[in-house]
Amino acid sequence: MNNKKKAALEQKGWKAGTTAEFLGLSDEEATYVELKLSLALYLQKKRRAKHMTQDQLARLIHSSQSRVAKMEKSDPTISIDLLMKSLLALGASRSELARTIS
Amino acid sequence: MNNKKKAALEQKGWKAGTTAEFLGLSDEEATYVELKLSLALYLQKKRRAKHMTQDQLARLIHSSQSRVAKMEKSDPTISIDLLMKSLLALGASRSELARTIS
DNA sequence: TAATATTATGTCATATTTGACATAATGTCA
DNA sequence: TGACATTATGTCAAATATGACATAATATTA
Repeated sequence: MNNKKKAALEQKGWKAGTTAEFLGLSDEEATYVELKLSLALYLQKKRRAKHMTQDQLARLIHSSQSRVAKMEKSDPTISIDLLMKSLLALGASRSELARTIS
Repeated sequence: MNNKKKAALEQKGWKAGTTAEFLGLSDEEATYVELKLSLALYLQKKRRAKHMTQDQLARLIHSSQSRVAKMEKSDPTISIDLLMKSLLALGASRSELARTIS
């Protein structure tokens, strides 16, 4: 958000800020959440690039469609481990994971 | 392992190969294990660079010395999530994590 | 060497993550 | 529009990860 818009919102009584501020997250916590989100979005991108449904991916990784949906939504009950294992199952390389994280 | 040494071992009845072959891991599983190990080693490196004991790091991340030891040994009961959260607590950036993974 | 500090390993109760299921919501296409 | 495919959300029992503790092993230093 640019400063102009921020100032405008604050004029109206809103306290504009980052998502981290809003949720009361520390810097590390925010980084962790953002990092997980990047992996989640990349998983979806990679799945779609392969023209697979969530159900197909689920079978590939011996999981379920609902869990794949939660992965792509970066649900709090999803671990980075599961995201990475899923990406590896889709053929992602270490450098690919590294790029996604950076 | 080079081919010469491999041949020499096989001559003696050993079946030489990669760690993955030895443990019967698939490529993805092997990549996952190696990736985790990289994070584990980097955690130790970063802790030592800060002249901290495992106990001190444990307090920083609200864990225990034994768990830190297991992290650095890449124990199977350790998640990538815990390793990453710990590295972030030590001040690692996203690009630092990316470098470690690649 | 002995005393002390640090790290490693095994175990436990508790907390979190898991796959699975039901079903709601949304998208697609005739 | 309606039928069908796909994705989203809530919940559960089972599996796995967690911090904590005891204590063994190893390193460091007097």
